[in-house]
Amino acid sequence: MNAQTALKPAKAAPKQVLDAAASCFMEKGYAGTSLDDVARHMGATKGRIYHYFSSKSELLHAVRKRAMEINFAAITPAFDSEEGPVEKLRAMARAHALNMMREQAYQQALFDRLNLHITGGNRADRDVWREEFMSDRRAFEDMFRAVLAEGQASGAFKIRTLSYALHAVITMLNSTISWYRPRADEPENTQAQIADELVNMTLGALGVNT
Amino acid sequence: MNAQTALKPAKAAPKQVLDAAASCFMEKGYAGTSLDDVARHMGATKGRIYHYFSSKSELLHAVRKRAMEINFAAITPAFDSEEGPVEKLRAMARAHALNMMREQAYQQALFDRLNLHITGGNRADRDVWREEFMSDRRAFEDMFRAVLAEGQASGAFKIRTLSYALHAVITMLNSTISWYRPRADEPENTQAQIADELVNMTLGALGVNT
Amino acid sequence: MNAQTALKPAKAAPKQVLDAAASCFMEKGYAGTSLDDVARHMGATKGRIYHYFSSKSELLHAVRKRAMEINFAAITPAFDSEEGPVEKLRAMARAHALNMMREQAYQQALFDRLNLHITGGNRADRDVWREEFMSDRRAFEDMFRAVLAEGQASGAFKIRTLSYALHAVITMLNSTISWYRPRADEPENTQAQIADELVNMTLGALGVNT
Amino acid sequence: MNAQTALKPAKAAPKQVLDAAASCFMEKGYAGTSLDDVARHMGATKGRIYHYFSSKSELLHAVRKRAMEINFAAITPAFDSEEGPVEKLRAMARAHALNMMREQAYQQALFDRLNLHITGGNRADRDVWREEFMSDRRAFEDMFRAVLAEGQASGAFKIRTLSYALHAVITMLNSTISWYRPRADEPENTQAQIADELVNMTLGALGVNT
DNA sequence: AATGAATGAGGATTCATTCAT
DNA sequence: TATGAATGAATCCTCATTCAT
Repeated sequence: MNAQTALKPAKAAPKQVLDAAASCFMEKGYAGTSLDDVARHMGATKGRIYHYFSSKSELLHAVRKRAMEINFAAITPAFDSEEGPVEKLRAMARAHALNMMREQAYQQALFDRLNLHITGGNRADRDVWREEFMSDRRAFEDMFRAVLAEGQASGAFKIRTLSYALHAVITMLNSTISWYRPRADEPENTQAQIADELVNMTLGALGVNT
Repeated sequence: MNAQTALKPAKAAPKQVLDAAASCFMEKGYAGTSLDDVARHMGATKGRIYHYFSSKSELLHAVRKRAMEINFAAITPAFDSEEGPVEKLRAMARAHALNMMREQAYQQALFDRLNLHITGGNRADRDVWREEFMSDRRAFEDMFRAVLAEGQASGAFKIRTLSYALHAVITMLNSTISWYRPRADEPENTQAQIADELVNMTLGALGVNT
Repeated sequence: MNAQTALKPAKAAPKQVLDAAASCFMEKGYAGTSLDDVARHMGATKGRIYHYFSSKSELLHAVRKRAMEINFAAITPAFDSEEGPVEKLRAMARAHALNMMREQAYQQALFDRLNLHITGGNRADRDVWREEFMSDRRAFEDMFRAVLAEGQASGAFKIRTLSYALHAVITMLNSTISWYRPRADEPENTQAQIADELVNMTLGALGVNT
Repeated sequence: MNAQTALKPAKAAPKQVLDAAASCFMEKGYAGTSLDDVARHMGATKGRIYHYFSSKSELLHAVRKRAMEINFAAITPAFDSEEGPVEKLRAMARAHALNMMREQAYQQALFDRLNLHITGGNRADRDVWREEFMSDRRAFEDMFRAVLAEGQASGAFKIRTLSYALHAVITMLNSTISWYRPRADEPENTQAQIADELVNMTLGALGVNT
């Protein structure tokens, strides 16, 4: 109908469902969200959801897939830059930290007891979803892992066990999920400031003095 | 924390229920766990649960309460020591990190979308529980906050915004919840080693070179 | 039966729908078949069905109507012949038995808990359909009844209670519906042989030695 | 509580559910019956059903199992007798024909598009159920098959293809399912008379003149 | 003539909770 | 102290049907 619809005709309706789902999952968790909740959030009925997604699990899967896409999109530019490991990590970390604060709904779905909730659909679907998800996550982590490894090799980072450091870095950057919520009345640069401090602490954890 | 708790850490039967519940909540999340699951885990029926806890929410509340007790017990000795902020934080952090790996079941319950699941019981109960839980958590965080503040004042820690640093520290120490699972065949000192590295990175994040 | 039916046995599109419906009803029963199933069977969507039939019930009704037409067409030539009751019954029975094996899809719809499934549409429609169906069936049975009565009168058949014999004869001839399924690799005359044996047993049941 | 319950304590409640289910399945078919229907039939709620049967399919399976038990019980005495094939078949046939009229509810479930409705439960359950059912049915048919074979060998029966004759015999004896319904005002010996005539026709179909 | 989107009613299933024992 | 039976509300999902195009 409108320009937006015209530009992404195939995506408008499903995206509306995805957004509503992500939002509800954030508020109440996956298991605590009923499809009626999601439908109500859109001002529609369950039928609309089932028209696009054949089960609650598939909906979760789609939300997670999109969340991963968002995450990759956020850090890829920095990852592709020509910087050295310290500056590259700083840029990636900053982008990721900001991304976590901006796209909370999708990110929460990504971290909501993820391993467990894939119960619907048939066994084959579940396995495919899980595999796809694990593989995406591994690919994402590998981007950080590569930079950490490069900095470890060059002596820029002080890292004892790479995988522990990787987990620590990512956990720290993700941490806002559990304690930060955007507020209408906060200063404009709040998110930037939080991101900067998290990034500095992250680098500090790797032995980089700033 | 109080005398009663310390002296009678819960009779056998209720503790069996709590353990079973914590274990199930860890595996499937609170919302994904049915009371039948918990009962089956004990080799009993739901009646046993209802004999000691009057609702599912209350059970969750009890599991969380016990988790908090465990957490306080873990860091209190270090907190009460006479060390300076750096060594005191190191000791507390190490104790907490180890605690997170040893008591996963109870800790997972503590972090499972905590704010949301308190739906049963009457309004008054809910408010009491939430208040009690928030207050416990604040008290726990305050122990870390005090040490951070002391180190910030003395110049031992480089901290810009105290609350951000506090969140970062605790998140990092909690992080094993999401990625570490004890394995029968791992070297005996695995948990100690992980704890040590996490503590070092934590101190590094606060500008302490090690 | 009437000229219209004989001359325009249904246009192509509606017949395609009917065939698909009959096939699905055979496979999964009426209640177990969704209109999506039928549509998928045609490689189309539900709209096509609704274009020709205004409800699922009406579709069933149409399938049954066509099944009855097929049945009448099968036995009418033999019925109209000048033979005596034994030979006439033999010819009708053989034709009907063969017909049941050849047109299984439509025949199954006819015998699928027929009385029950007429739920859609308005009351008037339902009553009309039921009445029409019962009347068709009675007319069909009456053709057999007439021959049995003639043979009973002439002493050619040993029949105690006519209606019981009628039910027995028709049930026996219909029986292949429950146990016979055409197979690609069966000898060409399999159906003919089954029909012959069923007919002989039917006549035997009426006291005709063959 | 009462004597009946005391005598069959483990069975009373489940049997009530089974009877209600059989009755509903007869009236509306399996797919057309909702568990609410069954519950209402008992003056209870669905919970009662699920307390004893874990799915609708399992309920159907249980009804069928019981129906087969009834069928075996009906013909076994005659089968175990010392009679020759003609008299043995006559006795078995009579018992089975009467059984079909007396236990319509359970028998209908047995013949209601049986192959199709096993959709619930997991694949393993389904396969077990189907296998168990097919095996029971085969065992039941084999009892008739043995008598037919004996009579065929001795020349007492004129049978061309044994399996066709077997199907015909059983179909004929089952036929009352489709056309007979007990009525309060029918003469007392109606069922006996129908059974006798069906048996005579069955024997006639096998070339035995009576 | 046909499609895709959307709805709403109904149906299978789960589960916290109550109760008699 | 604990159990088994039963309930009813909630939840996932299906499907006949309508409608705009």
